[in-house]
Amino acid sequence: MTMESLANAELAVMELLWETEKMTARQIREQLYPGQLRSANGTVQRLLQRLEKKGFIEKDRGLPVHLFRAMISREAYAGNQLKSLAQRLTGGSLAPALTHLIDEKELSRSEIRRLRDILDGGKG
Amino acid sequence: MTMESLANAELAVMELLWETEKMTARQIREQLYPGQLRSANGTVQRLLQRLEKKGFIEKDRGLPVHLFRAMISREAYAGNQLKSLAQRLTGGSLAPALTHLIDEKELSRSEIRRLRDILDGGKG
DNA sequence: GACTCGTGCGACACCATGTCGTACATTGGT
DNA sequence: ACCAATGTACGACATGGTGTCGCACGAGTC
Repeated sequence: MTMESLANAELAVMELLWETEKMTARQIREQLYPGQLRSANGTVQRLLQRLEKKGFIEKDRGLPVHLFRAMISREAYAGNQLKSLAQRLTGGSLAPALTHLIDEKELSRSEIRRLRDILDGGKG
Repeated sequence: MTMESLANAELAVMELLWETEKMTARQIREQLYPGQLRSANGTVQRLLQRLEKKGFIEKDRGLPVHLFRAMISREAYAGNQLKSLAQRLTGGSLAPALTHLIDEKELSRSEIRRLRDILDGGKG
């Protein structure tokens, strides 16, 4: 039920895969560790391996050089984390936290409007 | 700007302080580790010490037996975590995650209504 | 066959966390 | 004044996640 979380370096990899759909380990390495070839190679492979074990990415082994793609969208991950947070802190509801943010004026007017539009649209 | 996070055992302590305002280390120990006296004592002191260093609680040293109280409300912490999450994952806005949750019907009708009421109220 | 590139993974250092033990201070009872 | 009990402060440790690196192996190319 509970999804794993993404560590910083892992998130960096996911960011790339959320942008590019399918990437080789090499492309990822070039983005995250430009310059270094030697060491960064193992690092990226390790990260990809852990991400696959956590279920966040999938590896296409069809070709000798593997292709990676995200198994979960950024929005789905963010939504899941949001729910986890609410679960952990405020009985499963986002209401208390949201109320606080509004009372303390920590949400911009545009953000409030945006959220309201979403809620008005979602469901009748 | 960025607030520290609460580990599990630390959160358990905060839960108590969010319920009771002022507590001694002993009261906290009795709640979290009923039975054990010996070892749990040091554990609780350590947790309290770390929470104080992180700025989550305050210690009243007026009396020989110290009194602890939360420096931040549950709602404020939850709100902060919410914002951190949005910052980290979706450019600072909660909209993408919220949209996803609604599209996937992961929010109950009552929760949606509740959130909408909050947003309609908090308005300028 | 030697070189290059990629994969797979063992190994490591680092840090947060949860736990325990203990030294020391303070208090209350007699 | 002394002792037992209680509390504080903190060193120490095991554990687990994370980020990193190196190396062995396999497949392809010249």
